[in-house]
Amino acid sequence: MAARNLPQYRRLYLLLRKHIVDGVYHEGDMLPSENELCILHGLTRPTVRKAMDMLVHEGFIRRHQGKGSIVHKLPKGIGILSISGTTKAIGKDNLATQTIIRPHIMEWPIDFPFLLSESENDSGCIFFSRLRLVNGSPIFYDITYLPNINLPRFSVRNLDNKSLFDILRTSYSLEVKGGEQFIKAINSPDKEICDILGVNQSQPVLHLQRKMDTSRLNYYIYSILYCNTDEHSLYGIF
Amino acid sequence: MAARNLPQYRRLYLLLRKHIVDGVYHEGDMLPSENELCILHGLTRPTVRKAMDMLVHEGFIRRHQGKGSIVHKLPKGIGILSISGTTKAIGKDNLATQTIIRPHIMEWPIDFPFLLSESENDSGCIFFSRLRLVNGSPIFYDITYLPNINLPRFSVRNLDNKSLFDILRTSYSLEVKGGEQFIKAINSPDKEICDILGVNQSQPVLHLQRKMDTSRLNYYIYSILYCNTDEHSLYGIF
DNA sequence: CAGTGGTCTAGACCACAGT
DNA sequence: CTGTGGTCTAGACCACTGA
Repeated sequence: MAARNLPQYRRLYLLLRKHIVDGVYHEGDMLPSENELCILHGLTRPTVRKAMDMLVHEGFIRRHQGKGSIVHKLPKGIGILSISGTTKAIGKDNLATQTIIRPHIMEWPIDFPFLLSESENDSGCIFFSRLRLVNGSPIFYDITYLPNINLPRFSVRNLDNKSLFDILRTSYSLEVKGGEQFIKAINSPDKEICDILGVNQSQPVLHLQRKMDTSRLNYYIYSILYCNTDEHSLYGIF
Repeated sequence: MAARNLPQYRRLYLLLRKHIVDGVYHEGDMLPSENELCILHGLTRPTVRKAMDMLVHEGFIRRHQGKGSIVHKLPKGIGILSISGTTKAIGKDNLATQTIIRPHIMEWPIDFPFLLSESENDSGCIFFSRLRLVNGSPIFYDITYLPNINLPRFSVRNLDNKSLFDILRTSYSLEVKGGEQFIKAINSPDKEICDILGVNQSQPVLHLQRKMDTSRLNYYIYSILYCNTDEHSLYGIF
């Protein structure tokens, strides 16, 4: 299965997160105390706390001094802003991904919103776009730019209903570690994107520009997203 | 000046952040190594690392194993997606705050977007709104709802150009610890808000609904923001 | 090789909540 | 009071970088 050379704090973090997501602990439940977790997993408190720090940071639990740690709420994707429906949290099952433009190699756009390094510029990019549907309705239109450096055979891959991050991790040992993003409200991008998202041109959409760090030094992933927030909001914790 | 009973890691964090923001360290500069910081401030590595962890989380620095920690850059957008809110990312001097509706006590709105507890509901709320100007132009319209529980004489306070969080911390021992938010792109709220923000009614604005945790158990602060993202983006890291 | 950040241990004392 | 989370120490060993 997965690599077993993970740090202990990360292993515990993943385990606890899985338990929360899988419903072993429900919203409002008390987690085992830090000392209990120490004994259960043979760790010391700083290690246990580091795992729990991550859960707090991602909004899964909340700590109360003198009382304990309580499960806060349910999952989010990677990153700080993920989608959340107006009525219910979105399980993985009702999220689908369609490839709109298949991966191909091209030059970077002239008006690319991020500053590129010389080597990024010289090598061009792998470009593709995908549509994310929640419960069958299009919500995100996601345009991705990968610097065309050392990603053999990427452009022949099928990305439908697959996680880009999983493919990068498993096939290219590339881990996405975080990133930054700029968010705007804009008034209808071009007509094509309106059609794809199923919005009319007077309808406002959310516009995100993201630059993501990876485990490979100086290798960044860029993405531009358009999001129909008519029925869903973006959700984030801070 | 500020309280002196801060945890060491937080004091170091604030100091380093100030140095970065003030330009003592510039983008790309190497920070002192963790061991140097230990000696300089008389701390041990876990404490120093905790301070640096916070800087990493907020995107101020980046660590590279075997090399050192490097100042990443200052956010160019408005860092409202992170906790210290609007005052942090932008240089202090070009941000102003105007009170539009002075604090007063009222019932909660019927269509309030968050679920309220019984005691919140019963006690009503303190309501006020403020406009944030960046370089003189209105960017945020911020409507705040505080549960009217144990905040004596709040409604007579003057909030112009003051940080709400500072007032709550210093006068009421209420620390804002984090929170959650929902983000949408919407098409012109009512005309009044358009006028305040200086946008016309066909212009899209960003709409944020926030619920913030505090150090007081079960006490939450609610806020609704409208943001003109025509010239500024919201900025966040993840 | 020496220096850096990454992980981890085994304690300690404190502030706070509930009994 | 006990048990909880919040902070902190004083070490240790590792993996990685660059000279």
